[in-house]
Amino acid sequence: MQPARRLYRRESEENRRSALIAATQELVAEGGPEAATVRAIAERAGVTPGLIRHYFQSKDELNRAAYRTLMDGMTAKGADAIEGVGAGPEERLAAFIAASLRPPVLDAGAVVLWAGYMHKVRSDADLLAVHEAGYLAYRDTLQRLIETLPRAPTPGQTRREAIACNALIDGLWVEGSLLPGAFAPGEVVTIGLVTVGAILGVDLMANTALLPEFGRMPT
Amino acid sequence: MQPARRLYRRESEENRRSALIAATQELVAEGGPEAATVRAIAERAGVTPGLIRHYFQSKDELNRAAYRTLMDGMTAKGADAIEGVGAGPEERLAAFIAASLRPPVLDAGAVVLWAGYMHKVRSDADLLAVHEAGYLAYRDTLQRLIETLPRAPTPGQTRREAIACNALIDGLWVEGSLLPGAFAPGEVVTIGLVTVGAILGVDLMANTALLPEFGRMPT
DNA sequence: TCGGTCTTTATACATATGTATAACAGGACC
DNA sequence: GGTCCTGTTATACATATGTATAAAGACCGA
Repeated sequence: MQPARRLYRRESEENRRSALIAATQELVAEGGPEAATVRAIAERAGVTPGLIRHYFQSKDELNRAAYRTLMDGMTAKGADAIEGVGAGPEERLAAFIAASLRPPVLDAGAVVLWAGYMHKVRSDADLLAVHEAGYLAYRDTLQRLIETLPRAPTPGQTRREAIACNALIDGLWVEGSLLPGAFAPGEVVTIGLVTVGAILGVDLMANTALLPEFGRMPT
Repeated sequence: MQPARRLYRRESEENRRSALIAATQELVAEGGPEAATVRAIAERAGVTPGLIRHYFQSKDELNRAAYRTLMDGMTAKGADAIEGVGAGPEERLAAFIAASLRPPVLDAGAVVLWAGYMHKVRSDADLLAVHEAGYLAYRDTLQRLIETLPRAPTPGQTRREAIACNALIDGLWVEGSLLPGAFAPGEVVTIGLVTVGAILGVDLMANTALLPEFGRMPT
């Protein structure tokens, strides 16, 4: 009697690719790049290792896809945050910032995943382009939100402000995710809003009652 | 005739340990954690692989030592920056910030090295403690510098400001290192100083003529 | 100059890793 | 129900990796 050959279902290419990408991301988030071996990825995705090379030319290509998906997802979440929010410029900016500084964006796994790909960003021109595009997309969204504020900026000012606000959010994102115990609940969001307000000379805390961290408005 | 056994010199324990740690850091900075194999580390340090386990109980222990050394070095560089600088509070703060935002601190290798250890920070309680200590040491230095400014802060204000300034500097450090082409020369330092100034309500650009980015004072 | 110590090298080993190739079988189509 | 395509598994392979152990030789003191 032979050892039974494993049963399986055929799946669409899209399903398989996204399952493999998700498995890769989970493993990198949990244990760093070295934990994402072809065998571990396959097991997590519920397939056998050979299938990886059916959908991706190499493990490196799978990693590139995983990084692209990560960056796309982060920018998409940012765009979602300003959908359906009231039209006030300060309100929209505050919603965008707050969304970047609380779960699911503020998440240790996401930070570790992002960090795990950092060296590949340096050595792989393809990934560097992805990184740069993602960074600039986020910064541009920020800059456009800043431009809608009722102010009269000097030339180049909004660019520098967008860079600064982006850096601030990045830094809070990393430390808030990695050391959640070092901050009070909602403190990271508060600091983000207050500080961006100080940088831009506006008050972003005026409508904080709309944000979950600060309770809800009485109806 | 036997293949000649390799000649060697005996070295002090301190020399060997630091050489192995430096080799580990270089390799992680260049190619990520997976590039730092025992064989590669040994070759870079000019020894044979077996010696690693003479000085470190395991590869993990070497990695821990490498991370500790990294964090210690970063905080030491910050402390150096405010040594021998004039006594003006704004001046000292500006020097501290500027030092964090230009080489050798602003360096892609340093960022990749730091990022390469991030997942170990999460999974290893020992490294988490090192990370937290390094983060808080830097932030405390910042907070103390902020407290020397001629202002009357409300309770908790300097803490929040220190967190914000730290996050800003971190973010600028990462993006400035990873995408040097995205910023004009000296722009990262300028944005750091202007923005921290806006956060704290002081002018840190008053003495910028002392900083190398902006040329030297006429004698 | 000669032992003795212990740093350093050399070798071995079990396992893990990415990749290549062939066999199998699910499911669509006639 | 039979046929064929190809998604999927199974197996093999060369190499890389961390670790363990023994042998060797560099340097110190006499």
